[in-house]
Amino acid sequence: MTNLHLPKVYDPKTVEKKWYAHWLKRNYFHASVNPDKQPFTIIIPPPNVTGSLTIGHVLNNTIQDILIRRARMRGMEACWIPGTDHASIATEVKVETMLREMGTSKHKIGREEFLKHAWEWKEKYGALIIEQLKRLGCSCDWEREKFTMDEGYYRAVISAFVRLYKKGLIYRGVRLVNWDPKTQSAISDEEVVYKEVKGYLWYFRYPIKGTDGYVVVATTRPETMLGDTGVAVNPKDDRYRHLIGRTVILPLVGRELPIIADEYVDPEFGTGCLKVTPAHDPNDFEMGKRHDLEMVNILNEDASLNNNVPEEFRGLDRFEAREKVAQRLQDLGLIEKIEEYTTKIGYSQRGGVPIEPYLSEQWFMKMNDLARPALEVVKNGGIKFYPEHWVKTYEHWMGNIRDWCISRQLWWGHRIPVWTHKDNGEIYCEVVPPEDSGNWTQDPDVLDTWASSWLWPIGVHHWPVESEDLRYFHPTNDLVTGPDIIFFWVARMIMSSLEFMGEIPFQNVYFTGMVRDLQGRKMSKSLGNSPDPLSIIDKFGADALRFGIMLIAPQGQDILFSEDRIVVGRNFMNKLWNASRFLLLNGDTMIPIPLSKLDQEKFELADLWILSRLNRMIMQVDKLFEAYRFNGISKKIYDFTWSDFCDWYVEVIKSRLYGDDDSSKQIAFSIAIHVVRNILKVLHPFAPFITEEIWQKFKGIQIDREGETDLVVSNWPNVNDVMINSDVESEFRELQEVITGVRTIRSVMNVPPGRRSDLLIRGDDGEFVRTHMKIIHDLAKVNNLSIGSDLDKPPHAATVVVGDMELFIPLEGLIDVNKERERLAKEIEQMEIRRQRAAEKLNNENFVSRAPGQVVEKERKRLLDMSENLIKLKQNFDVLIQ
RNA sequence: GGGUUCGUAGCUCAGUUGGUCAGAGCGCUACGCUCACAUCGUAGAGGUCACAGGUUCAAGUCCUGUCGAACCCA
Repeated sequence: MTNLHLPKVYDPKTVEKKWYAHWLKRNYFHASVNPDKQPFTIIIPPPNVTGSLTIGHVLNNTIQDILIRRARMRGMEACWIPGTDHASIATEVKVETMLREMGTSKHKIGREEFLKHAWEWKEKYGALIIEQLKRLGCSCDWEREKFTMDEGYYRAVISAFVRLYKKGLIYRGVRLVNWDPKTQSAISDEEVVYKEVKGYLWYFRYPIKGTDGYVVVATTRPETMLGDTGVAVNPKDDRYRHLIGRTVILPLVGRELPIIADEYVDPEFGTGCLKVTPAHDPNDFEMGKRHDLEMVNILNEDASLNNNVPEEFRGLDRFEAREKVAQRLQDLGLIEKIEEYTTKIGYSQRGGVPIEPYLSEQWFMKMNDLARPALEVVKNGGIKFYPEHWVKTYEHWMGNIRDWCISRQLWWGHRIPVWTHKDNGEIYCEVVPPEDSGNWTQDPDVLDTWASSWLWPIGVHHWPVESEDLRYFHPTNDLVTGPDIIFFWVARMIMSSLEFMGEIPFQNVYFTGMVRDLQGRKMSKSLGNSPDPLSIIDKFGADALRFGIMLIAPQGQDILFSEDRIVVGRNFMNKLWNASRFLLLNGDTMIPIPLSKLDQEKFELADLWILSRLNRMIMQVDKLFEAYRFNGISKKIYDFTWSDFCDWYVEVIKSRLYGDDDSSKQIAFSIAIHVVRNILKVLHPFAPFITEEIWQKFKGIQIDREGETDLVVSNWPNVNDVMINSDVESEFRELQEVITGVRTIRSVMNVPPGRRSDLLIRGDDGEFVRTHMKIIHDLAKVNNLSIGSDLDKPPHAATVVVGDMELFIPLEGLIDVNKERERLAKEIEQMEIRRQRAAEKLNNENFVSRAPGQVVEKERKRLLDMSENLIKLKQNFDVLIQ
């Protein structure tokens, strides 16, 4: 039966391809409405069509796949809906760049032609990341793949707009918005990223009308002075109180500016005297409204200066204008001083240039009414966040929410469904365009990307079309995403599902950490510290990457990623592979028997122990799943497999497998297979490929009907409570300590590995030792083993104390008395400290009287054990001195 | 300025309701190709749990403050 034998080293390449194709062929990932089953749904955070797979995606999608695969194994109708996002502004920037390289531009080719290019782009790059997700092993329902500009989805977005417009929650207005001069579009507050920039604080003198005096104002942006329409001071500021109501003459422009009093002004900042530019600063805008100041817009859409400034500045870029204004004021002797100054500047997330607060007419969504229930549902636990602390961030944002600017001066996206009548200016807002479309002009703008993706949980089912799918799969169960889009996306989805469905969109939100490099820097293309997941998959395998990243991703914190750290994952896969390989080598001569059909009377301690450990592990894994502690789960599986199973159980049963007791052999082998199969099950969501491969190999030595199914659709293991046995575990622990004790002595004393040593055990529990003599003999490399309650310690022997037992290892001619003395002394010292601490506790009247009886009892037992242990150690130490 | 998170072995992190909680992996040291695995095995060294107070019979664990790091919002 050589076909059962596995190669010595696991080779992921062919295996991964094979099983993914098989799963797809069997249609395992497809879900459909099934009233007999409980649905379990996840919607993928749709990657941008501009993107390719990043480590962040690996983390995020691995977690989703883990959740969905486990749900599938637990018998739920598991549906993971994939898709991509049109990413309006990001894609438009990319396509524009492409056009520029082609020697043209979007304005040259026009809207229609531009959109053709954009769609081509989408077709080309949108498919890429989907393929990459498949390489990672994601078990999405590919039949349900969606795109945010698919016809049905587009309609959902437009329908939402129309409904909110009719409800009065969407309005048009002239406001100061964040203007991105690069893309020449408005963006939302959330799309502005603040960076610290070194600059200057300029102090300008503004002459006071009718006097020789002047006031000094400080600014970081000299060019904005051309749009000043006032000067403000704090009404409580004694230095300036007499100036309130006076007028200054704006240099270079000649405009007369009133000096106003406003609480907003911080007397401590600069001179305490503030120039007010209502059309180019949000705070000044508010102040301007309060005091009815003129709004002078000095910028064109590309942030060059417009005709509202003196001629010499017109057409200048904002930064050129800054230089020139400063220079001219310098010439006029109107600069008091210039200080170096570090300030935070808002940049456009996509355009990458400093944004301008800019007056323009845009569409806004009123957020207060939408936010209220969305805040409530998280506060009262209707939706749970993991880690929980994100609730606070969410609450803070929701509590201070401002209206959302949803219009973008872009072409790629969902065009705003509002038409204006050419003759009478009538407004028409419907999903269907007006019949006499020739008489109407449609708003040229498109919607913010997030004003489409906020509908994702219902849009994928083409809401508002009523469908069984929508009813069955919404609300979804878990959402897995990064905390960086908690406002952009998570919060808004909650609002939209509540608004349109009257339901929450998901029950649990798991926020991953951010992936960083070993120095803690963000992954970025410009830094070149962003590894390509596909090359890692090529090198180590998808399972190794998935499992490895889950292992190193701490709960609720950022992930310091490096390729080296994935090696652990690969090594683990190899370990599992080889343990399985070892068992399959024995499959030549044996057929495993299901646990229930084995004669449990004949189970040995090790058998009971590994079954106890196995069930305990599964129980803990289930518990950790409830808390979304993925690194804890992977660690549990890792430790159990490597330490308990491979290091101990497999080693222990080797002698039985090679021995002549057929019954014992059969039991050990069957249990080992049972354990591995359960490891494969709990590991499958983390490492789907290798587990399926090994599972399939075991079909050759099939033990029950369940073995006939593919692992991906097998059932998640149930915990068998009865098998969890603490007594068995502590007994086995004692055995481990005996073995480790002997090994330590041999190692410390440099006993050559080939040479067996004798072992004498003094203690009352001869039965225990005799029962496990064979194991001790094999694992501790012991030759002759003697047991007795009144054994004499041999003259040249090292000592270990385990429980009630004293172990003597005669090392005639080998023992280094000094070394052993040193070792024992240290042992004694440490034990003494611990004993001391326990004794002190128990001497404390308060401890004995106030601590729970159980705790006190436990401490007493500890003290007793340690004291006895200590006596033995000391005796042996004394003997050694002679 | 407001908020959140974090500071445990050289590195990365566990340590969930206070009571063997001082741990794991990597790295390091020594020995070893023992018939699954050198992507391995066996053993070992390493920490006043950032600092200072407090609560408690008992504190990495709870509270306060200090210092340091990161992120979010203004």
